[in-house]
Amino acid sequence: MMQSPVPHEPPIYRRIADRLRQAIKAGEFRDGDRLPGENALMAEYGIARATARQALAVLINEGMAVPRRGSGVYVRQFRPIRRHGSRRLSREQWGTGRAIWDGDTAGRPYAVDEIAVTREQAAEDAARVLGCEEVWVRRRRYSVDGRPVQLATSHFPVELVTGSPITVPDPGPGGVYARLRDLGHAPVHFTEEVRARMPAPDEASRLGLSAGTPVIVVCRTAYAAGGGAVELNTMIMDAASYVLQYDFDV
Amino acid sequence: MMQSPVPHEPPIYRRIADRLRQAIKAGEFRDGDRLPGENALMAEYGIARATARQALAVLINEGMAVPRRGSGVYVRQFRPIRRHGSRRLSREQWGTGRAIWDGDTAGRPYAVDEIAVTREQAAEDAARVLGCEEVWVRRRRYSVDGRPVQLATSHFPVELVTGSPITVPDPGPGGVYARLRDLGHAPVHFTEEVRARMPAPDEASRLGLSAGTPVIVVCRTAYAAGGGAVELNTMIMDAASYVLQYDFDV
DNA sequence: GAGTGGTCTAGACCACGAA
DNA sequence: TCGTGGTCTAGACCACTCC
Repeated sequence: MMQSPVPHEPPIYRRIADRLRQAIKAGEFRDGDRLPGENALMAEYGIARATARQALAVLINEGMAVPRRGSGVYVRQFRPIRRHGSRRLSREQWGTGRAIWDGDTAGRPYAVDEIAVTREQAAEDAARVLGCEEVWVRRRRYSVDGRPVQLATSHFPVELVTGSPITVPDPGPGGVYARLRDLGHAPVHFTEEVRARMPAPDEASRLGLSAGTPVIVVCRTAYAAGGGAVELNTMIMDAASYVLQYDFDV
Repeated sequence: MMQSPVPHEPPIYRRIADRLRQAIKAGEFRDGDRLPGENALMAEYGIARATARQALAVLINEGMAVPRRGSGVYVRQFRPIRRHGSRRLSREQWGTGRAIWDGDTAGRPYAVDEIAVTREQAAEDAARVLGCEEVWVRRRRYSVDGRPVQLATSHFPVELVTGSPITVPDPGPGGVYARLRDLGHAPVHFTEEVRARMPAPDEASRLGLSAGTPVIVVCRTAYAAGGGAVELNTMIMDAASYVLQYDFDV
């Protein structure tokens, strides 16, 4: 029946959300703490269920809170991984049998699963960048501390890599870049495009993302000495789990 | 009264959202097209108002659709700006009287407003990076095609820049980097940290962001030849309006 | 003025988690 | 078992946009 009493003020659910957000920032609720639930808000403010839900939905969609069914709504916790752009792709890393990924996690244990290697018709953008009709595609998922954090999809021109270890699940020490070097197509230049957006439903489920979590999309192209593109790698990362770092001189 | 008929299927609102999403991807709705509204969904699926709203809220929170009050829900349009990381900060740009920003917009007109220059106590992180207690802070907002796309906040150590044009709204040709060079503290190295998250309410309103739009946060530190940090610049960008590009060699 | 999305109420049943 | 969040109905009034 009643609307917000004064027309030009924010609606009730906004004011409640603002209060909770402020309380979180002020430290009244710490990372992982349980927030007042729907019932608590209904009682405290004398509002309907849907309105209390709406207030909590604001924080959830902002990524500040995470709902846990049957338990409550909790303040979100962050533990970003630092991923070095320019530094991590230096030749020392993949030249000496280390996988690139090692450099990202700063010692934290990681896991790779959902590995799939297939030969496919190249999508339009991949065909344009790599300059070929058909590609080998390597898909996999990375997890840190038992939590999935990244989906990666690499494309390679068939003419370059067919018959090499790049076309099998485990490419051996040093990863695919070491194999490209073995084939005489060592990458010497990289371009990375960085975007951010909300995840598609399948991405959200594969990464275990709750509402209010964007993904960072990094699209990396690796070029060999001749100037040709030898790999196109699209990475979809849980934005709450990553900090990307790029260093460069003038 | 009725719930979703089969327990393990997705709820009604999800299925409707999925259908709409698929229709958008299939091209049945193009950028800027109007989607079926709440009333249309209620009639088509025989559902309550709140359920139709919930279905549309999914797409809105995914950033695929934008609600327009009194009008309808529309498919979102993207027009990203390409921002070059390593290339754009080359000395030619800011050494010759051009503002850095020119390189970003690829010829599209841009505007700067909400400029404020103040002297402040440094926040903890700024103090640590810049190694000083007090800082000059330059805040401003950038717009392209009449739409705000970026909020920027630069910090400078007081000892370095007090009395220079950096402490007034218009620092002159070449921008603050040209003035730092004039002062003998030309930046020679940059570090950029890139994150993504959902915007805080004030950021959303200053950037005019609708729900479902994340922001990209770039935190750039500029270092002079001696190795000291001379600027700390935090940029908050509408993620739907930007593609960041970084180039680097092995 | 008709139609749109925005907010709100007052109920209901469900699946799930913890005790 | 009980409280939690998840889904849904059937109404209501409002501000806004478009015609």
